[in-house]
Amino acid sequence: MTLTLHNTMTRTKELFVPGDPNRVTMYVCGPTVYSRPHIGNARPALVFDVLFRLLRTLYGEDHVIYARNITDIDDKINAAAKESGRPIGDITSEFADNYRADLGALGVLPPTIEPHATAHVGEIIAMIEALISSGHAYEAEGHALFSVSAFDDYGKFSNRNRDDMIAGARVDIAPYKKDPADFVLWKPSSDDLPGWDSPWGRGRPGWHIECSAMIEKHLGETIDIHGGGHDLIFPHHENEIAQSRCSHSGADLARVWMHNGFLTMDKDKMSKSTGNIITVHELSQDHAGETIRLAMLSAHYRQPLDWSDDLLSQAKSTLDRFYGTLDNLSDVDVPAGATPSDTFMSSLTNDLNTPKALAKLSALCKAANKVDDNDERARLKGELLTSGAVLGLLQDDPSSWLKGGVNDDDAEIDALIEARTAARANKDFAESDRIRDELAARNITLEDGPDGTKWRRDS
RNA sequence: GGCCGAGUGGCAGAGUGGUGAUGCAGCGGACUGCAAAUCCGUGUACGUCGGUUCGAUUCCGGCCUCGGCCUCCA
Repeated sequence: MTLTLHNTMTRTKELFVPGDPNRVTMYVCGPTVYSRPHIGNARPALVFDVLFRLLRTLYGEDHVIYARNITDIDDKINAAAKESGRPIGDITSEFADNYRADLGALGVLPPTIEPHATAHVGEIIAMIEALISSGHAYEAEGHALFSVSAFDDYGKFSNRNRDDMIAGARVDIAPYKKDPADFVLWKPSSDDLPGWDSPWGRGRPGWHIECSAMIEKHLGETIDIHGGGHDLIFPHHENEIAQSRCSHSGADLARVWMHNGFLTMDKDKMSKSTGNIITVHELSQDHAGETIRLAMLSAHYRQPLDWSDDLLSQAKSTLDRFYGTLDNLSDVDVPAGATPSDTFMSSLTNDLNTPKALAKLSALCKAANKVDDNDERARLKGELLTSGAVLGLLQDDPSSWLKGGVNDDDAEIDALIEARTAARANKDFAESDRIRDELAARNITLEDGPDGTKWRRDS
């Protein structure tokens, strides 16, 4: 099956052809670790987790290398350390741990490698030195700066020209820059800030160079897929391309560039400065990780998505339906060698069309609910579970999902249902309905079927 | 001002030059002691004004509205 991906470089969907199908490489810009990730931060992690799972399905689990970095050098981290009086390393390790835990709760697989900027300062310095000696960068007042005029294609990726950039500049232009568009590779650190010795004095890397250096070290000169949020196209990825191509005789940095769209919160911009955010951790208190995950995948990754309580409750009822079907299939076993359905895969391999793929899961459920033949039911169960796995969904125990996990009152609920069953057997419907109302008041919904009464917990 | 993206039925959200995805909600029916779940049926949707076309929601152009980016900020 072929995979088609939208490439930001060409602004079109293209057939994906990796450089080496035995070593498919993907790099995604990860977090700067100074605060808990909010739900907007989770979108790229989730989107590229689905792509990671899809690539592993298509090329084999051992043939995909996915790197997602941790940025642990940054002025916001420095500011957070200063404000709290805590050592920088404490802060970065705490929030890196939070990031892994919060996203792990959403079913995000750990990447193959998770390079840290502070562990690659040597490689960063070496890359800057190479850029200076080849004439693509220069030193000025303790800084090392990339010279955009030395790279003809600068601006091509984000489709902007020099004049526009200068006209729109929101920031004062530093006097030591030869060209206003030049950007920092290395900057000096005062004594109270983290710093490393370098040919240009004690300092720290600029923002963009770490990705270029870590990609080169772990994945190579030209990687298959580079991803991140839409806001990173300029300047971050434009600058990464400039640094990397000038270090590698013009070789492309990535074959495919992918960018996810942004989230809004109840129709307003999601922004830390206005406080209009919600963290993954907060959401996880009230919603299952899988509900949050499905909510995120209910829109195509390049489209804007409005995050709301309504979106979450829709995701919850969709999952209840899926798990309800699986629960009804509990009497049949998944056949050996089960694979995702073709129509599901053709949706997902079409530039990660998760909404369409989810519609295919609905179709599988409908088919499974209708059919009587057990071989066919088993086959559909296999397709449903293996398809769900590519999205990172439906791997929970259906009964456990519907009952909201294991709770203290489970035995009591079972006892009440038993009493109701006895009442029904005696045609004492007043009593049986009383018990059902009592349970309903506790958000327990009953379903009487030929094999007895099932129950589920609605939130 | 420049660049990019978006406007689809009550809601969410795909897609397509010509038989109105999918889910939720609603309505009718089957099933049920009654429900629930499930199944069946049910909707004159594509911002606006023009153009191309036998035919446009889909292509082209203008306009309106909204969002993002425009260098050390992630």
